Amino acid sequence: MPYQSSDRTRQKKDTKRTAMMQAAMKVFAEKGYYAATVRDVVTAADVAIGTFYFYFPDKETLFVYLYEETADFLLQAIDQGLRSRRTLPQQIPAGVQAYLNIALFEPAVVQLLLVGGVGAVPSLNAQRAAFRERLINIWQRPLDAALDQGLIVPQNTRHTAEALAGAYDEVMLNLLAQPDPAAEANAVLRDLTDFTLRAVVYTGN
Amino acid sequence: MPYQSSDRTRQKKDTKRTAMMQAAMKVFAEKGYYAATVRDVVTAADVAIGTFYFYFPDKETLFVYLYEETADFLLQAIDQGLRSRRTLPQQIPAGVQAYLNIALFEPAVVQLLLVGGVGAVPSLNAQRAAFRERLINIWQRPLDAALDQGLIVPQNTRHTAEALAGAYDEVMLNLLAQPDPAAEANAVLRDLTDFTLRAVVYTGN
Amino acid sequence: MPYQSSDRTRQKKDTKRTAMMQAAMKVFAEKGYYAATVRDVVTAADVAIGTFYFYFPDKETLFVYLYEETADFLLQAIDQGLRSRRTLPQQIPAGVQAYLNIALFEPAVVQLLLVGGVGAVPSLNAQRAAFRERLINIWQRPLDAALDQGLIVPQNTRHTAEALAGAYDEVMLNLLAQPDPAAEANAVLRDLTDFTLRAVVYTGN
Amino acid sequence: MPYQSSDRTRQKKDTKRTAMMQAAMKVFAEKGYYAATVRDVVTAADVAIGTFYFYFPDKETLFVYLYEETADFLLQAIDQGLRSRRTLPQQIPAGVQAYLNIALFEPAVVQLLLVGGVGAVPSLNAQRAAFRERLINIWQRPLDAALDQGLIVPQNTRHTAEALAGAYDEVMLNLLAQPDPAAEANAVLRDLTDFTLRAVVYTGN
DNA sequence: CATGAATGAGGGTTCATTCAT
DNA sequence: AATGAATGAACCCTCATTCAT
Repeated sequence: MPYQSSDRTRQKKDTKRTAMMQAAMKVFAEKGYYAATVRDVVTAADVAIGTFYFYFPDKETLFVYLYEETADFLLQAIDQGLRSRRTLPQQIPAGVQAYLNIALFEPAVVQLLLVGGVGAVPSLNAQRAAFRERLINIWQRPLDAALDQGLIVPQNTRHTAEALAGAYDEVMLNLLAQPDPAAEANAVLRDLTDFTLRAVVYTGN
Repeated sequence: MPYQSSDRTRQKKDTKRTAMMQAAMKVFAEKGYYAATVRDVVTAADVAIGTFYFYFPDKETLFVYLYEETADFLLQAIDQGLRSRRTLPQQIPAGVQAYLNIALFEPAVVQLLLVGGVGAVPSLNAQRAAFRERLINIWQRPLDAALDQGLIVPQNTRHTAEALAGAYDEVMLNLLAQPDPAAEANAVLRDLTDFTLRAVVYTGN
Repeated sequence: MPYQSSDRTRQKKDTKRTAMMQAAMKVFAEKGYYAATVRDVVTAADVAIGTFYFYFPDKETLFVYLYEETADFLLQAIDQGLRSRRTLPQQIPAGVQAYLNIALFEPAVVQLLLVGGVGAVPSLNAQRAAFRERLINIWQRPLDAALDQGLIVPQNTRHTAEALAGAYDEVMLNLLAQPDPAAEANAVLRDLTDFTLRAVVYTGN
Repeated sequence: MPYQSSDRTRQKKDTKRTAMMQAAMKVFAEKGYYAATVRDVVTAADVAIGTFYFYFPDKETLFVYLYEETADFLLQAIDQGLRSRRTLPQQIPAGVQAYLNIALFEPAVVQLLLVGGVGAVPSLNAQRAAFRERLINIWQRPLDAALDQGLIVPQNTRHTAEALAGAYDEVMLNLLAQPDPAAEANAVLRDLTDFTLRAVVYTGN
């Protein structure tokens, strides 16, 4: 039969595609959308420039896709953390821990989402807004639940969620700027949890 | 506008310089550093492109300078707000109000600082880091004072300040995304104040 | 289609080769040499791109070969038409009819030769010149014969042949631009024949 | 006053613009739209590549504009030739002479129109079709006039005009392919005139 | 001081061609 | 024979920057 049966070939193709996306991820996270060139990406992936265009239609599409995928990844991780617990005092640290884990082990994810793609392509701005919105909604859900049960003080949970989302992001960014982020992760986890529970005034047990 | 009120640039004869900086401010805030071209700036300022290079050495330097000045402006406004009051329950709303005023009346300032210049020029990254640091410090100072007086619960005020800085930024950005930001300013002021005071657990009077 | 009827290419097993030449014919006629890509050709022929380079050394060679073969096809058809009759008043309509038939049933042939490959590849320019020369010669031969027999007015038959060749081409192109070329074919045949016989001033019976 | 008064500057700019268009004309005529690169043009004009884009929006626009302008030039010259005389036997040589003059002294004009821009950009195809149509119409007008006066044999003047337009083009192209076109211009003029008058069968005295 | 014509490095993208499978 | 992933030269175009006027 001519050529490899599509199975192994497909697999190899996917491997390379993934490798290129990781390279692109890294480059975009480091330099941001504009400063990163396609040539940077292919150099990092150690392929020719034509290869890039064999796998992706263009720079913008790849970036948007990468951003979307990355956002999904982060959002899902946090959401799962939150959903794995039942009460706010447990949910908050679980969610923050999930966020922390990604910040520590996949810092590019956080960098890409928070600083990599700003002030850029229109199609990205929408993407970015959608990410912020989803992030806020994720943090808001447990608040609403707690509020329903009268476990936290009456408040505009939307505003609270916005504030928390911004708070966590900023702290993560500061953590990543530290020489040894991992060393301070526990302190951050504790402080953010306390901060949050105080801010919403959890009145349970 | 920040640079207008700056002594350095207010000398008459610098009309063109001022016009270009105002234009640059607007353009950079709208499009971000990369998408904004020098031609955009001079067109908006209604001068020739050569004039730009008479007043500024290059695009990057202008941006960094603009960023710095804008940061000073915002930081000083918030700082003044905070210093105009003596107790935390009064300081917080004063600081937030100052921030809010700028967000409402000079949205470009906020946009430039928070989203306009990210992801690139090395010299800017340092600038940006410095701005974040100063912002955090400004919010931290009253916290430390209150902590010293035993008016708030023991806490890592650095982390709290980071969280608050991020929280305020995010809420401001969300406010600016509203159709009529001014209409919601009061609610934001109240919610952010309450959020903050709860978060630090102010135990005074 | 020209290459189908060619002995050289009719061997069985060359199905793919034939398919690619047909596809190339169509694509080149539609888009011209430059705008047509090798990928267009292989896509139309439903083969892989590597297959193209198994059968043809490169794009240019294929085009030149196609052009040559197509030219042979058209030239031979017209020539046969002309040779099938003995007197000019019969030869002209026979030749024009042959040309017309091709224009109607294989418009790609005409398009390829007249507009498909102009303005470039050096090797093609020579090819194209050769085609024009042969076309002119074909139209000139019956004129020379008639002149020898004193059946037409004394004239520079070379110039007349050039003029006729150009005249026929232009009329064919205009015909193909019509919504229903076939409907007007008879009128064209009659008008071109009359035009020609008047132009050479046939003085026979 | 700052900078030159726009007068001389404008003039110089126009000069350069014209020089670049001539260079472009030459390059496009020689290589055709696709094979000609913007770099070819700027090299021929001895300017930097950025200069090209200072004067023209892009390659395609320049080409279309050049084609249009060139078509106008040729068409007008022929039309004026035809209109400068009253009777067909004088009009035809006048029109052909005008065409001949351009072919001899501005061969690039003829090459650009007849072979330079084929099989190309969609926007050009329309342009080209318009040119052919206008050319045919120009040749048709005197025929219609003569027909009205019964000076030529009844005929479909549209077809005749198409044929003549094609005939002249082909003869011009062949003339330009000669080593010394000017030497044969008179013969061409005479032969084309005779050819035409015979073809329409002019029956005036 | 001011102008804007001129420059050219560099970016995104295309596409003919090669070659391991 | 046949495939299609991989290559990279070359294209069009943008834009920060310079400099003669």
